[in-house]
Amino acid sequence: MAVTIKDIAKKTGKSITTVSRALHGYNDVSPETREMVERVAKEMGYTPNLLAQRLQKQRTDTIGFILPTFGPRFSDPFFSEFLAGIGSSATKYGYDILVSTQPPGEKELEVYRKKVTGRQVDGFVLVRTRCQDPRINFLRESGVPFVAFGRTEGELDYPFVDEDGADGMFQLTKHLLERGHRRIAYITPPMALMFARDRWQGVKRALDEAGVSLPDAYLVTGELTQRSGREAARRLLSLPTPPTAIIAGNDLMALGAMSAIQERGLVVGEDIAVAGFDDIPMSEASHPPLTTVHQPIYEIGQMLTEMLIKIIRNQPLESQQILLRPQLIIRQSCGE
Amino acid sequence: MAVTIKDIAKKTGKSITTVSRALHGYNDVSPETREMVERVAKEMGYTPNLLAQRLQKQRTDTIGFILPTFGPRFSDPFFSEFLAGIGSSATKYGYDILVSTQPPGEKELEVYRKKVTGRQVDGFVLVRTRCQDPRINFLRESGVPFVAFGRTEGELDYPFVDEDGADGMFQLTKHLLERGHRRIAYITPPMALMFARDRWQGVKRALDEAGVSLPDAYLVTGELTQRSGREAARRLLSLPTPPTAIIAGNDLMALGAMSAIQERGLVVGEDIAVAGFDDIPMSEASHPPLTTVHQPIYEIGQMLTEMLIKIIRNQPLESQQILLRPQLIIRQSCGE
DNA sequence: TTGAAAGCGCTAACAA
DNA sequence: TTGTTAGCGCTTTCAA
Repeated sequence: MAVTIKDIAKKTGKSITTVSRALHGYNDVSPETREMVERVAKEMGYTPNLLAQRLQKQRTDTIGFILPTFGPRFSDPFFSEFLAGIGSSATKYGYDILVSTQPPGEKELEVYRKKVTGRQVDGFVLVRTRCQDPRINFLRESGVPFVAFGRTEGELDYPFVDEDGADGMFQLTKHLLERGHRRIAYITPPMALMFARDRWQGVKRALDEAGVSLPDAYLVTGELTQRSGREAARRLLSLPTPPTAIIAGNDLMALGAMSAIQERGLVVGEDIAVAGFDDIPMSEASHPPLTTVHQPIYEIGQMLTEMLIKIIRNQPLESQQILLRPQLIIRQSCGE
Repeated sequence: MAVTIKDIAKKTGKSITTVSRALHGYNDVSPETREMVERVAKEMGYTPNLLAQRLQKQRTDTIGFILPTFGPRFSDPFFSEFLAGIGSSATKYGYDILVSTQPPGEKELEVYRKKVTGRQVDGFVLVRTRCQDPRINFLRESGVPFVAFGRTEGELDYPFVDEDGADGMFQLTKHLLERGHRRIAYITPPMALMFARDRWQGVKRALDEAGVSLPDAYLVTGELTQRSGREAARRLLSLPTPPTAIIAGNDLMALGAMSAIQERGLVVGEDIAVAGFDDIPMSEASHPPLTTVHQPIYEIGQMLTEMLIKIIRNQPLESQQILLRPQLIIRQSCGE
């Protein structure tokens, strides 16, 4: 079936060793031999058996990426874009991506462990870091190369890329305050997620500095989906004193909040302001377009992958921790 | 570093073979030996080297999935859900997923070829089939197991799952006709995609049967994104005689169309009807909620993966071609 | 410049 | 019930 180096050796009358060397451009092969080997290899349609190569070389040229799926309707535009970013850099450097799906929980670490000890991957890209993230502790202790999108609580002695969510939310909240809002509500992602806590800090700081308080009822939790954003907003709108502005911890929830507002016959941007975080493509096309904080997902995927590959290859890293400055995107959902 | 079967052999004083057999539950190992081997393996934290196992067994237990990325801002909720579906079944049967990103074009087949001859995958899941799809011809000829989400033109002698887009669009269009619409426009995905042609057939047939014509200007092409849907709708709305209803070939474009309508100050569902196809979660949360055709992406991912695994394992397939009956989801975007 | 041989970690046919 | 041996396809050391 598949052509092996042995077949080429037989055909050319050379040894397996010589063929291998010729194919890899070693310079201790005569030009004629090399030319012949290369020609025959091409003729026979030879492609190296990567499994064998990797077993021998003791590396896999593969990056692991484990999708934290939260259920069947796992429809988050974030991930396809992020994956596209990883893919672009991985391809560039000749790496493959091994994807698994595994919800956070008991069996999660086991999946990571198996991929490593089973020699399936050289390292991991982590996403959705939690404040206390067992994955990071585990990988750090095992000495497996990894990079994370997002930070954790405690010591930050590992490579990551993150956007400064606190700063982003600070800017955003300030923007709302400047527009005169005082009754500002916040729909937060689950606080176990580090970026949730981070963004909340930003909201909080801006409010504190302005001397504006946020009543308990104005802080609600959503599950990052549009549906949960809508439900959260419904609760907020049903309050005796509803907010005049709603900030959501991500765009998907903000869009959900917008629909909750609209189903009440209110006008987003006039009767009530809405803002999000992420700047997913949808946010530009929503009605009204959503004021949000930009996050370059694709580029972050690329950066992380390049960092990881450098770590795997023991190449020096210019900076092993990158904190991106967020950019506020003002559209119409908080008024003209 | 990593514990091998050899280490266990040394420790237990048994041969490598015996260890291997004990670990795999062969019944020609004495209970005491087995017990001891298992205990030691556990103590030492043994995990089999999958690379070696696979090289030996001549299969990879890995499914290939190549994302047809169309650019950096590749943010399609379809793919994360589909991937979650593949992942769920793959995990269930002990398979891994190898993901690459590769835009359609020249180098595409080469990527598929390399994964196969490089012994990296046992088979592929294809998505976004084109009318003339070189991938299918290639895989069919090479005898590589594969399954496709979607069909192609010409002979359908390969395993696929698809939803009957023609029927779905027929139902949807009829729904609009029944509501009295006669000026119906259609935003189609690029016609090179098979599902685009399929859906268009459905629209066409419903219109023909009703004796309603669709002027050339009412048929515009979008790129499946929200942005392109918005642009397409803008063009439609600028026509001397704009349509009273706009059908989009997918939900993302329909949502884009809604925002184009709203930016003109028109009310979707009253002034103009909009409908889509896919029933992505967002469609339920849009304002107004979008009338569309449901497509069970997650389940389709699961079905395809299970089919593929059966093919790989030479197990019989109940049905190797599955055409799902679409379900019309009536919401408010076409009126109350 | 070339080839023989060992070995990556594992499985399995065969022999004992 | 156990061990010896060969081999999956490849790279690389060593010797010629």
